[in-house]
Amino acid sequence: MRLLRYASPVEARTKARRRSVEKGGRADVEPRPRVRLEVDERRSQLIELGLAQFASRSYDDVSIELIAQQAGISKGLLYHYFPTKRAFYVACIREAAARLLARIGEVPRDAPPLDRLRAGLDAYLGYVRAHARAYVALMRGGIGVDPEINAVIDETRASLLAQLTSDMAVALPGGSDTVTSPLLRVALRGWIGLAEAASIAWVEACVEADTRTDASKGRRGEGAEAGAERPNAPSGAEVRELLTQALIAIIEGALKR
Amino acid sequence: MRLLRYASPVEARTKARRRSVEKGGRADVEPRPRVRLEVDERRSQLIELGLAQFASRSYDDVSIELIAQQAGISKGLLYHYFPTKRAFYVACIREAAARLLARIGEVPRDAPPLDRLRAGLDAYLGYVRAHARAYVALMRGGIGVDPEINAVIDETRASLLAQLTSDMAVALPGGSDTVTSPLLRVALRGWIGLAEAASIAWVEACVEADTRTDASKGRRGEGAEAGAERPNAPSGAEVRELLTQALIAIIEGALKR
DNA sequence: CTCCTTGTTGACTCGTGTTCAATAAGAGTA
DNA sequence: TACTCTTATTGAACACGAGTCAACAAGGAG
Repeated sequence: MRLLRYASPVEARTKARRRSVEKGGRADVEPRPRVRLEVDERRSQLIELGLAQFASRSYDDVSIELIAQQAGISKGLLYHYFPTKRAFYVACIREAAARLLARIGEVPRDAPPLDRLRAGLDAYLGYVRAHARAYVALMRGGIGVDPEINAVIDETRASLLAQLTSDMAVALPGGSDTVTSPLLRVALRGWIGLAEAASIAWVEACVEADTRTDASKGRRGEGAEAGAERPNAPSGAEVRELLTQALIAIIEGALKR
Repeated sequence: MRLLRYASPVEARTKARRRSVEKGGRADVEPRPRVRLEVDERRSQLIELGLAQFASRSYDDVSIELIAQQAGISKGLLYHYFPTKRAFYVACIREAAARLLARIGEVPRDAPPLDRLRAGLDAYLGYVRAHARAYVALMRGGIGVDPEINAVIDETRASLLAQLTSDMAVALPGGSDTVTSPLLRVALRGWIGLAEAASIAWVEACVEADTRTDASKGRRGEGAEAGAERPNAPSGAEVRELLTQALIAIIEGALKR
């Protein structure tokens, strides 16, 4: 944080007076009207813009100036809302995580564990399919060794794991209602890594298959179903079953030790 | 690339002459002797420093000035070796990836697939245990959504997968010598994500267990064995078996479809 | 209409990434 | 040893993006 040395109040007023005089002499320079928004509204606008930019370019390529221009505001206003560029990035990442978790949170909670897992995975895969870039930016974006960002991503993974696999360990032979085995903990953490990597690989396969299909049969538009069969990409149901069976195998393997 | 406007050659020579005169008048200002290294040597030095810094702080916190100071050189020299800060980062990331892959590449290739997998996983886990910070920095990315960095990391993952799982698909019932099933491709990509997440979780558990053991029994030093038993962390062999069984289950599951 | 709160501005500072003319280390040759 | 040539190295200058803050004005309340 630098300490800027600005003009003293007397000097500043003198300058302001000079500026008024100069402006008075130029009828062609029209000051742009200030548009005042509610705090919530402006903050949301900025975060939307941030989400879009951070999902498609590197952190350094997203400048404060760019965001301010897109929002039609001054840079100073962005700093009114977020103390630093990094804080702005953290806020955007938190928002992306919240949206993903909200989507999974819509899954009904009163079904048996295995049904809940399947429904959760369907929701998860649907979200990833629909918001691939944001998801990849969230889970794989990072800005290096940054404790706060890493904490957000780790918490997101932990929440995802908890929501998707709640009660799964109980439902299997030898399971219990708390995860006490260190190996099982490692196994579950590994499984969420599996889910992440597989979902990204799946979406990439879907995009590639779409591109190929579009090239050979002409444009079909954005309405293609997320779970539709493609010759070169698995269906969402197939991936979901893969992840489901993998989880069962992994938990059983860890409980045997 | 910006076009800098520097003094014309005439002006520059005049300035240089002025500087010589002023220096002549100051016997206390000794110019620092230049230390000239071989290109390979200097480049290696810089990359070592970069690896250390990028493994412990965010990309933005690692400044060109800092690296230059640590190397005892000028900033300009760093630019002689790497065109931009980002290029320097890419070079460091590539080096980290090469070292990880070299470690796995030391595993003998003439054993059966399952033995090779186990040996490869042992080497992998040993490397992660010994170079946790560098490994995490490599796999978790550092400058947001950047195609080149992402390509390096994805290629690393692909190479890791290929080396660890070579011929595994063949060795199982229904397998073949080329991976043609899109679902199997997604499954294998998922498995490497599992390996990654589990290894990181494992190392974190080891570090935590070490801290706890140190606090209760006093310092044991850095010589603790990577695979040694700890009450609150799995052994390396346990994690390796977990990953091995998971791979078998995942491949079999994918081959059934 | 006046007053007050606070969202907003734009000129400015400064730190970091980058550039480049000049310099000198070191090898090769006579 | 002296000279020449190549190229690693320097440090001052520059560009630009992150960040600052005094001043301003939109909008609501009384």
